[in-house]
Amino acid sequence: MSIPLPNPSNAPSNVTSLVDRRLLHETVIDRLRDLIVQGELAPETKLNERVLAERLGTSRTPLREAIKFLASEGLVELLPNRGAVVAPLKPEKMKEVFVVLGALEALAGDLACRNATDEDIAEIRALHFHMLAHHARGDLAQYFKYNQQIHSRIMDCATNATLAQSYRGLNAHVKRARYLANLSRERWDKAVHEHGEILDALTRRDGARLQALLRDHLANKLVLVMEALDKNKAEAAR
Amino acid sequence: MSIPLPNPSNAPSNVTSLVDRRLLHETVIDRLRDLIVQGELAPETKLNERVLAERLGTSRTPLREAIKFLASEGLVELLPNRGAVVAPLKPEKMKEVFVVLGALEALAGDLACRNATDEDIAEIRALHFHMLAHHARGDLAQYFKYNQQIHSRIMDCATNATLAQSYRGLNAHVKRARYLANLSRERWDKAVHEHGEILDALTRRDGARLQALLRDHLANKLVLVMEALDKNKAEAAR
DNA sequence: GGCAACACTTTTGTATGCAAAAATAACGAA
DNA sequence: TTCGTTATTTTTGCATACAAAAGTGTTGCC
Repeated sequence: MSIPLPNPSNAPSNVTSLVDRRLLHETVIDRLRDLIVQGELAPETKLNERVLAERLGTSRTPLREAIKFLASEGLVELLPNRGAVVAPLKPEKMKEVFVVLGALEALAGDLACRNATDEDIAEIRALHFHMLAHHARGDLAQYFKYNQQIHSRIMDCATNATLAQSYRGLNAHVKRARYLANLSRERWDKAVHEHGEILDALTRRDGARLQALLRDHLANKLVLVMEALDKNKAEAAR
Repeated sequence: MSIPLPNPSNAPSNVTSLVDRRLLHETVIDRLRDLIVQGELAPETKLNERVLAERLGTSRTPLREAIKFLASEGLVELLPNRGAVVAPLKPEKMKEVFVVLGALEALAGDLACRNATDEDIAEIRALHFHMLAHHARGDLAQYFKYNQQIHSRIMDCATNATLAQSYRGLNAHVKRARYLANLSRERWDKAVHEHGEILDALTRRDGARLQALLRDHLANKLVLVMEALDKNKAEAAR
């Protein structure tokens, strides 16, 4: 079955999609968010509408809608009559985000201890071991991936979509700092050890303990990010 | 459903601005958010772009941008190819929001106990007595106003803008349910009593206690909202 | 050189136009 | 009637056009 592409004539030479059921501005939202979170659009980059629209293969209208959406998420900042920029990565802001994220993860942990099924926990344990494997191998990228998945799963086990959405929004900020964090082996080992304790607490369904662990885990991560930001700043000044 | 509007003609008749530094789509965001939070645009109302744009005295473009922004806040829902509706007030969603709000307010309370100045607390005490006055007089609207202000102030004392923003976003949902909550005198008295305890804990800077109180306070409010929603639903079914 | 005033370019903000999708109305058959 | 089918209208989604603002460069003056 062939679906007629909506862009027969005036498509600006893009390779949009084969079966495009999605709305353009929604794909633009996701694409733009990725560019920002992955760091391809660095903090404080000015978002030139004409250039970006061309790069994403659309017109300015859906792009602007996407920018407004992401502005509400806090990933971009709107400058009246001067467009928009990728939200800066200020240390002060990072601290704030981590504090809130800590409360949200702690809540998720507590809820997860009550609501998770044994199968849920088994799956998280499986992810944990995958993560250990990549840690042993020294594969940081894969480690991060499974690390994120574990935290996401705990969040899912809380079965609170509102909580999950708030978490994702704030977590997007933090993810942007990830690529510049240069994890020492020592710190890395420590983080992995903490994950072991987290898994234990979840298995025992010890909500209070899990809350405390997740908060500490995040606090340690904040330290890493702050160091990285400082180093980054120092290099920029140099 | 006709709402009085200063600009019934579609001509952009410049009543808009004395000194109009603000951007149109930003005013539209605020205006639309108000309409939704105040309940003038009821939950699940379809947002017809042409009609709404005319009503707000603009074209569809800034309106659509505003809708995207509010969609990210969760106040409107986007239906692909079918526009947008005011986010429904589902009991399930309400429960979720209250749980997250509880965690955020608890965090704010804890931080406020550490960061508030004595003057901050004195101001909150003043607001508290204003609130008592309106309670004594039975003026629900003014009571609500000061109630909100107190909670806002506590949030401000936490001095965490990220936390405050997350709070405001979720609180907007709750505010929508406010107008249908029919507070019995008994419940009302109870809420006021809780506020007294909240003020006490803050004054003593007892963070742990304040956290617990705020959580309970919200839990009680949830009960009210749920009853109101049920009653509302029952009436709708009738 | 510095720098203010002006013209010119670029970019943003908003309105409008147009095609695809959805909603609705009109019609006819079981 | 009550469906299902098809024509018509409405509405949405995207592109584009145009005006206002911001940005840039140039000139002339000190």
